[in-house]
Amino acid sequence: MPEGHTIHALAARLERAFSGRVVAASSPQGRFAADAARLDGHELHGARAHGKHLFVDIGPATLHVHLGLIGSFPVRPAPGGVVPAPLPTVRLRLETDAHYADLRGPMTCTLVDAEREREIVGTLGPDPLRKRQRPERARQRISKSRKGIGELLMDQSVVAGVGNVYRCEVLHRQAVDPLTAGRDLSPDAWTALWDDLVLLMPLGAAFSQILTMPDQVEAARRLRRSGRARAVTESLTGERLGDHFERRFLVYKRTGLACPRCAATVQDRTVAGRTLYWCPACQVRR
DNA sequence: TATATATGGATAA
DNA sequence: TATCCCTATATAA
Repeated sequence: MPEGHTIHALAARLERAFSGRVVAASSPQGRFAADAARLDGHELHGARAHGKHLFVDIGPATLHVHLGLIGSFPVRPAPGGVVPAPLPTVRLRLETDAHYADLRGPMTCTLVDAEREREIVGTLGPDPLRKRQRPERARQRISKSRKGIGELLMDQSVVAGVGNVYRCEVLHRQAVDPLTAGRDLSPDAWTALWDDLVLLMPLGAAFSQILTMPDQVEAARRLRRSGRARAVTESLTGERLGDHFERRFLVYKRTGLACPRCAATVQDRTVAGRTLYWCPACQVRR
């Protein structure tokens, strides 16, 4: 389930559970055993996300994780130090007497130095979930491209952290035709897309759920502003606690159903190797 | 039991 | 564009 919001929420959860603490590290699955041994028994200093990349400082090393399409890294409480035996697929388990976190199915899990981290971050476009970003840099890239905006939004060197759901949904929210060539997209349309991502993605991180339906976005914003939002956490068994919303989208996975704005039929088509969903009637060149 | 699919991305061709 | 990697889950057979 990982788009950028998932990774930013994960970094925050890792910090809350482990920052300033000595962690035990192991690799039940075995493929990360030698590196896990280097982390084992060291203090975790911090964690940060850049787009879909996660970096965790443990002792003298930095752990670099990319969850890919199917990875997960749940952080759970371990009251009294009681933790379940890891599934055999767990690449890396981090553990204290209060929490444990199991990394499964990552696309990338390696130790990196500061130089390599800078290299990786250097390949990424602006990230709507980070402060002091320069969306203008993305607009420059987009304005020179003949590729469609639906394809460009999936390019992490253009914008970092957007995945297939946010791409489909933000294009629908801003009524932009995904097939519009980057060079034909107006600066105003790009600004609207960026600003919407800056609104939506932090809500996704806060509620551990992609929220794009206008009523849900409004409700989530009110909850946050009121300060009464209950953070989403997982129990020992993985049960989801805290505020969450019914799973609903504007166009994502809604092929053949009515567009919620104009009632035309939602279409799909493969763009950038993934299934793009959009309304061919009300999403237009802007 | 087998197959398809998934909120990703690298690499081969 | 096709293939591969990584894992879990839903659906088909």
